[in-house]
Amino acid sequence: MTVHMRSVQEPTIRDVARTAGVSHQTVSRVINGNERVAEATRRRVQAAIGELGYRPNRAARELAGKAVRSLTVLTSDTSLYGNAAALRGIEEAARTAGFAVSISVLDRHAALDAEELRARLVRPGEPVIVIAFDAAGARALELLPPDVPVTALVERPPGDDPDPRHVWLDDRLAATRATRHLLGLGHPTVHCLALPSSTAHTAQRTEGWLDALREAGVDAPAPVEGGWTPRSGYLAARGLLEHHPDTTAVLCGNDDLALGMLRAAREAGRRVPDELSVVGFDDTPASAYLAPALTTVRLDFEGLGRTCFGLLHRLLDPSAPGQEPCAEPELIVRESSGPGGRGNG
Amino acid sequence: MTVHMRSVQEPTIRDVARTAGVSHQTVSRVINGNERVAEATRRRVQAAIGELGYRPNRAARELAGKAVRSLTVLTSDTSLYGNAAALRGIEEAARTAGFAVSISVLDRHAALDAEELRARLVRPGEPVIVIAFDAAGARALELLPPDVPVTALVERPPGDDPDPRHVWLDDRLAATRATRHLLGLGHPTVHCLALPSSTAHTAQRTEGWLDALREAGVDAPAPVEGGWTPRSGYLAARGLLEHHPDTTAVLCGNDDLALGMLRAAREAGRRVPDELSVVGFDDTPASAYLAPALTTVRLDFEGLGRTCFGLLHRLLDPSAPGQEPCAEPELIVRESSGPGGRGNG
DNA sequence: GACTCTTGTGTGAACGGTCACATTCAGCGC
DNA sequence: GCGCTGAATGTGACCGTTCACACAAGAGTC
Repeated sequence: MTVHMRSVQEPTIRDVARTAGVSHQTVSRVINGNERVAEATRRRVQAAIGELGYRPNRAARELAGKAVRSLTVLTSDTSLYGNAAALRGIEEAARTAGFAVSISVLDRHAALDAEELRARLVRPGEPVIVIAFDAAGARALELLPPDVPVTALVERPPGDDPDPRHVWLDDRLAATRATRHLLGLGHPTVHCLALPSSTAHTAQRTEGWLDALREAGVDAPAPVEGGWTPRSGYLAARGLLEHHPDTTAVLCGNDDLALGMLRAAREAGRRVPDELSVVGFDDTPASAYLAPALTTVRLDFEGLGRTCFGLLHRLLDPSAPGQEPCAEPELIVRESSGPGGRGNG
Repeated sequence: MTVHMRSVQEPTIRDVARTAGVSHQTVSRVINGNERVAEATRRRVQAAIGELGYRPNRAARELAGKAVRSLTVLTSDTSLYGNAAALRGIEEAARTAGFAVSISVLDRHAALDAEELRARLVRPGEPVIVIAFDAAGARALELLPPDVPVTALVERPPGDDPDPRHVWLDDRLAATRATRHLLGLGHPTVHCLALPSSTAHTAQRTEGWLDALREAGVDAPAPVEGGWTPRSGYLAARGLLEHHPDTTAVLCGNDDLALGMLRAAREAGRRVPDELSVVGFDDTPASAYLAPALTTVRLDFEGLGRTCFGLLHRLLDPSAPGQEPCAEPELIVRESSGPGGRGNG
């Protein structure tokens, strides 16, 4: 019975070279793809690599100055659907391209400063993807030193001077469509249970809602601000129903807020969709099974994550392949929205 | 001709040494803590570090053989609540201890082989934490070479020969308690909508359910196997209700399955909890807001993640501090469970 | 045949830390 | 004075890779 002593000592490039009867540099050339190496030599080297089970040492490679294939994802809470789905998309695309993915979670409640970001969250020289759907992510993006290669998933496109390193979904248009859907069902107006904005500006989904109301010539009620969780949606929704008992339709910033809204409606004795229509955002895997099943906007977070990785990849290496575009937002009409308004009063 | 310019040339240990007027080795001693360095020297060095903004180079440190503070988490889908919460716990504890966290996502559908694991998912020498609640994780754990430092969050404790590198929540007891709760409400028996097991054995939650039925002297109906998502729960639940129209109580493997169960019940015209009691597992943030609010078992995945990191930390460095234990599973009774059984017929 | 050019391959010096060991210097007993 | 001790610091090799460059052999040109 032979024991694998190699577990202690991984084979090095020189071990491979010795086995193949070439110099270490020739092995390096084979590993790093197609420099000018004779076909026969290449095959011999590859055989030696296979035989020894050689894997290049990351640290040595990095130290020697080779652009190293790794990246760090900065995100707040990974248990939020959008963040988790985007992370999945990034991870998948990155691993396919041979990148290792590190993750640093931003505390949504603690104030982040540049020192902490530099010292603890981002490694020297490491490229970064920021999931900046919320304020914590947007702030991290702001604080990142200009020399760090970074791309980001953002909530809103920067207005006048679009940053080519940012990607986003057309939340605004999606919200407009969802609002039009509700207005089209006959609701005199649509209320809004909004996500916190990632910036000082109004959230994109809220903007899109306003667009639709303006377009229809309807006065916009004040949006009610929620958080990110069902709980925050529930609390905000109670306030909304109390102060505006005449509400017949609500556009919610995400499906979790919508869930809280549904519960608040039930407790207030408002039947959905007969007396109150509720529309969410994201199309989480749960949405179709809620009571009632949620009308919502399906967003391709996973595709956005892939796209964002592709952008970073091309930033680091302009010859990297392009990315397929991600899917358009799509309104999924289910049970939680229905006819309303004057005819129903 | 082209000059390879580092975007920003980071200061090295020798730059610091020059600034402080000492040797590079003395700087190294200061960085690595408690060797014998004169107080005055130490202060001078630290001032130089601060002044230059020096950060040790990870790659160089690793290459030189220093145990490096990083780990890789292997997990399947991060958008599942348990996985995401555990990941959060691991990340938090790890970052507090100065570890960088990488993540590799296992494809639940593709068969994993040892070669892929070695080549693409785990870096040489890198310690690993496996979130092995499902079969993909359990398989990865099995395939990991014995020399890799690894700890794991597992679904079931290994029976006779407990592996000290594994941590788990007492799912079995939790399931027993949840089942007792239902039996105590007067249900003649309790059905089970089970998660897929992570191993060839029966899932722990299913075992715990069986324990309670056995203890009560009740015949156990065949458990119905679901997947992990609301959709799979819904499909399985339809089958269950069709074949066992007399069902009055169902213990579901997680809250997402329970959500699917609730919908299937509604579609079948079975009122919850009046005609059918449903209990879930996990206490996701959504559970309290479902219609009806879900009776479920709260599990401390985040704490388990922290504990598991602590275990790995002590595996690498026996002097690392111990970890606080994680919270006990706790039954949260809400609206989806209620009196049932003979009296209700 | 001496000269380029091209192609394939080898050589040795980085990279930025840590390690093992060498050195210096003060305090001590005799 | 002498050696001995131990604390504080310095010296140089080494980790595994890539890079820049040198070199060897064959092909094409004059």
